[in-house]
Amino acid sequence: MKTRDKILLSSLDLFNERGERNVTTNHIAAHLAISPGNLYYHFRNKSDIIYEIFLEYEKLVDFYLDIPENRPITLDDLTFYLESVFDGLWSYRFFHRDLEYLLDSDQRLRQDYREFTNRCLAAISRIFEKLAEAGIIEPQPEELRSAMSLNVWLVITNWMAFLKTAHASEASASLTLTELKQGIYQVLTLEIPYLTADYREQVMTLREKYRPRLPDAADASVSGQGEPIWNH
Amino acid sequence: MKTRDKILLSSLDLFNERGERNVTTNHIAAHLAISPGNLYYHFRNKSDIIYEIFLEYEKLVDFYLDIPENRPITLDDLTFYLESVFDGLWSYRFFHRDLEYLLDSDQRLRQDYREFTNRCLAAISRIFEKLAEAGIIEPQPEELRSAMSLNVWLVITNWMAFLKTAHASEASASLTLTELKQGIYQVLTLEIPYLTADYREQVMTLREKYRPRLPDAADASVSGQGEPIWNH
DNA sequence: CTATTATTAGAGTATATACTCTAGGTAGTC
DNA sequence: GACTACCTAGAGTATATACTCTAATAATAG
Repeated sequence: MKTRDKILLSSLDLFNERGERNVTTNHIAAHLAISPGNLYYHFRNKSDIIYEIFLEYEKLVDFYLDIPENRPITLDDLTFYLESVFDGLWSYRFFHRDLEYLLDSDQRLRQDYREFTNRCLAAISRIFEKLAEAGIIEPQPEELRSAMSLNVWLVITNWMAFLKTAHASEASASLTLTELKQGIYQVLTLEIPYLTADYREQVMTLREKYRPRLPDAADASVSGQGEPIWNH
Repeated sequence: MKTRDKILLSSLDLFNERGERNVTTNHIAAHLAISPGNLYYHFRNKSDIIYEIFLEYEKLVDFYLDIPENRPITLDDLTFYLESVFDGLWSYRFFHRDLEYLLDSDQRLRQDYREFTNRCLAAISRIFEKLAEAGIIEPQPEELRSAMSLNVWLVITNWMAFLKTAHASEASASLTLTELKQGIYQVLTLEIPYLTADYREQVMTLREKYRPRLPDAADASVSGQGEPIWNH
């Protein structure tokens, strides 16, 4: 693999594991056993590395959220969208963690992210529209659909942060993809009241699959609070 | 005012304005025109300053979210809760921005914040319960109420971050308390489907008050995307 | 007034961080 | 073999950051 690509991969790994703030360019070089000079031959600065990683992330999510317009949407589609989005979120989880700082440090990124957000919101809104067309949820006026889409976006993009803060220890190793996907449970919670009678049972069954399990004993014992209120 | 209190106040101001990451202890001292030695006489380290600020924040929100148990809840109560919580969020807005890093740097804070979150979630859930008792929303099973409360929490605590990322420039001055309170619109959106016929109109009117205004021209023109999708 | 305690200034330090610079190697091409 | 474009090492640097240390000054108590 090209050095340049190795830098991007290692950076992503380190950022995800330790947080962008705790990973320096020297760390990245050391981790790859290359010299700092080498790293800076391939990237002008740290921001450039982050920006390129964002472009990958953006590409991935745009790919996932490409809504087929030639056929009705199905529940399987919905499951796929949710699973995929959370997969993406997991793979690039460092990004939302330090988002504000990153956007403040790079105007390109701010601009691109803003447009990215708008595309995602449009996609979510379109999914709601097609779910209504398919008779899975009741149709809603444009205004409500927009506000709902925004709430879905807020829940999705911040579920990870919530999980991390709800954990008793900082060990990010303790956070799993499975836990992350409990966010799907939360998203489907938003849709419950709008489900049609025809599909209510099916969606509720789907949702049940992502229901949070009780935390393991180690976690609960550290907290001193017993099981967390939300995990019920 | 005591130097110690001045340090806490200035720190909060600077953190809110520039982000904790961009504010050093030397900055704080310089801003107060005191020596670094003086600052470190009053606080062992930066974490201690942040921790004390958190305790204030916690106290404020706990005060706001004290649910009176001797009388039914009213729509005015709900308005007060929402307004207050967003006021608190505004006054300590630096906190949620760098939350993950802060919790990783201070175990006390992690533990306290975890318990704080659980108290807030319990309060939100209790508010839902009392809203149902008062006939404002339909009663919901415990399980759904928990999941809804968590969604409300996610929307509330991350509305600010969303606004900041949705803005075209990093100037935090451009973010106002009024905009922040559009978060109330989003929270009320979550409750719409559960409103009783008796109160639906009233709550919808309340919600309308917080509806986002169109962004000013300067903002829209920078984006190059026209008005944002969510702002409709 | 004196002794003690609380507060402050300000110079200083160890460490980290993002990034640079020079010199040298390597791979492909004619 | 020589030219060229690409790649790499590694020492080095300017700046920042959290924090320390000493000595001096104010406040307070007896």
